[in-house]
Amino acid sequence: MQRGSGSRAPKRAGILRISELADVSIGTVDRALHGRAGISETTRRKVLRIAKQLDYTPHPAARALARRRPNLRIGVCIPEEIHFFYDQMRLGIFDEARRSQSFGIEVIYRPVSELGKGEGRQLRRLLDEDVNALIVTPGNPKSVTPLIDEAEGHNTPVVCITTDAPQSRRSSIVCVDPTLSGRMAAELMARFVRPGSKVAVITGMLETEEHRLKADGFCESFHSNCAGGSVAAVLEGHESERETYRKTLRLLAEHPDLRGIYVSTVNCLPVCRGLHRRSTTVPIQLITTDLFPEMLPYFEDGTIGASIYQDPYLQGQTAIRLLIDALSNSAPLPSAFYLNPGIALRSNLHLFRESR
Amino acid sequence: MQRGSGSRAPKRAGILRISELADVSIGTVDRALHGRAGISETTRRKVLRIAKQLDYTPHPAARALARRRPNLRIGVCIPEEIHFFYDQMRLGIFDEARRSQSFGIEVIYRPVSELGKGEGRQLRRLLDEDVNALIVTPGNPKSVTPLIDEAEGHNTPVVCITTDAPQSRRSSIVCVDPTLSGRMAAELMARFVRPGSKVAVITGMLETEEHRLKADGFCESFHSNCAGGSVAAVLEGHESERETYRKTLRLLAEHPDLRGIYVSTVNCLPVCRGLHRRSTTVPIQLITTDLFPEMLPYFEDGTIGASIYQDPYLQGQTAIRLLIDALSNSAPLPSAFYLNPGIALRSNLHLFRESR
DNA sequence: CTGAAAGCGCTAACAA
DNA sequence: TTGTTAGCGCTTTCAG
Repeated sequence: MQRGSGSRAPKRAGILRISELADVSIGTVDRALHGRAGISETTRRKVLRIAKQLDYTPHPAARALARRRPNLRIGVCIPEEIHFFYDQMRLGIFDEARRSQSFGIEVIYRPVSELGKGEGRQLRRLLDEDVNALIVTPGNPKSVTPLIDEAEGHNTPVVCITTDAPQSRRSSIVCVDPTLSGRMAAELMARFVRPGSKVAVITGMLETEEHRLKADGFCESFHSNCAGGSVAAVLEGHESERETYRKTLRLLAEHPDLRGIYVSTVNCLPVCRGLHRRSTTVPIQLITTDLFPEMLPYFEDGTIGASIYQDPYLQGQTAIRLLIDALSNSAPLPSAFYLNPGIALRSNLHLFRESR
Repeated sequence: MQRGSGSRAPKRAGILRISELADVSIGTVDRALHGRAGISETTRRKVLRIAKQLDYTPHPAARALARRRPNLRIGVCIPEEIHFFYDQMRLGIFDEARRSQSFGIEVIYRPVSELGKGEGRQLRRLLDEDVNALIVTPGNPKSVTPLIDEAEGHNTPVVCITTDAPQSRRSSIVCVDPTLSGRMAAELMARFVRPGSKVAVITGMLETEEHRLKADGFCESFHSNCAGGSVAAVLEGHESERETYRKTLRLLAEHPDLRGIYVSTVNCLPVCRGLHRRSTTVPIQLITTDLFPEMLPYFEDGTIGASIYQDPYLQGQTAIRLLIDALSNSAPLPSAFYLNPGIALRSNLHLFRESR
């Protein structure tokens, strides 16, 4: 690939070369290389040994051309709701897969309507359709764990995306570390408010591990970053707009000296509305999570100071890339890939996919 | 690629199909498709018309297999210094090229030792080596413009990376918008300091367009984001550590009420040292640019609050991807690709490549 | 100016 | 258990 001053790329050995050295036919080499039936253990071992000596790598273009069916079938099971998030993830997956289409990458898309809803059935279908790899957003980790383990048992790597099934044998996870999201929000918040400030967290439900980790990360980091600062409350909005709105108003009433709010879920609109109702005195710094079109006006008017962006597009793209690199270039699958979350501000808003 | 419930991908037309419909041989189709010599204008037009009707796309895997020489030779001319920045860029370029190696992508690397130094000679060599595309970091836009134009004249797309040659006919530019960098720094700064605060900018030389744009973006945005705020000074450090250190000390002495500094170049270490010498009273918020290992301790101790990260790795990766998509998938080359800069904070530092 | 044919490295069907 | 062979879609030579 790289060429210094006129040097040629070293020609790689192919199956022909192997067959010559092993003194067998290319058909036999193929059988050995792919663990197909109809070959003696002795010759198989000989062939594999020689292939290793030659550091043989199959030529993907040739494979793609010779095979009729796709080289690699990647099953994808992700939710459709919440649209603004999973639409981007799907796009990232499909965009990246399309680039490799001619190399025989196929994605089989079996979504669930929302997180965890009927994922068992969809995963079952994917397994029965004999995919070579799986990308999945576990909703109910306990119930999908056996399916994931079954796949891994058949040597079908599973990469979890955004959410995890930590008890399972999944090969990899692509996500934003929730604790980190919380910490980043806290670090920014600590710079946004004065020392000794009182702030609050609004989350979904602390029962959900992700939500708990974000809140914990925030609290711990806020205390150590903001001298004399305190977290006055950690409220659960249960993803309900009404409940969140009501609780926001109560929070503001009970803590007139509140200086900042971190919303760790996607449910920030009721909080924005609550803040607007307030007759302005000292500004309250608001840090949110993710990005969707309805948030834009609140960036424009300064209500939202920053948002921790989990980049679903990049998550999808990354998951596919890891799998392709692993399965066709035999790179190792990292057991976890933690993305660096983006920070959306008013000034860079226009560069996020969501605002186009 | 996507497969709904069992539907098959529609088999694309190949040159054989075209040759049948045009009633010529596949050799002739090939000549027409690639503008090769030895074909009458009449048949060429006929073939092209049919190819268009069939919405013909060449099969990249087949091309890669049939051609002996690489499908695509991408010439790369970027600096070696500043290492921490351009090493990452080179890595991004080579990593991405390696993934596409089997597509027949080859990169020919002809670096310059530092920005602008001997780039004319290196570009000349690349052009003479008959590359199909060029990635270049112009140092002296005026002097490279004729070379870029020459390349574009031969239908060899040129993508500028990080720096631009705006007067040239280059097809595309991949960079971080300098004005945006300045604005983001200003927006953060305005949240970090209190209303009415006095801040300063330390840059390289305002003669350089990039530096001027960053400073302008910062000043304009700071004024509109920080009520009553003012930019007390815009200092030129001329990339000299000593000069910058000296000027920092003077700045601090002359403006005891200074509350923030934005360093818009890579030369932040002398500023950090200057801040350290100061007997601490009110903290000064420091926002820097880019990231390299020597900065890490200053993040740890809170001297640097945030850094606007231009992601050289991603820039390199993006440039290669754009070219591959354009030349082998015949996607359009965007005339500009503005990356969203990252924001490095203490909490997310460990996720940047530079700190590994 | 055009057609025929030999590969590129690999898979898969068929023969032995 | 193994070898042989016909492609995959395209490029490239060599004859006409």
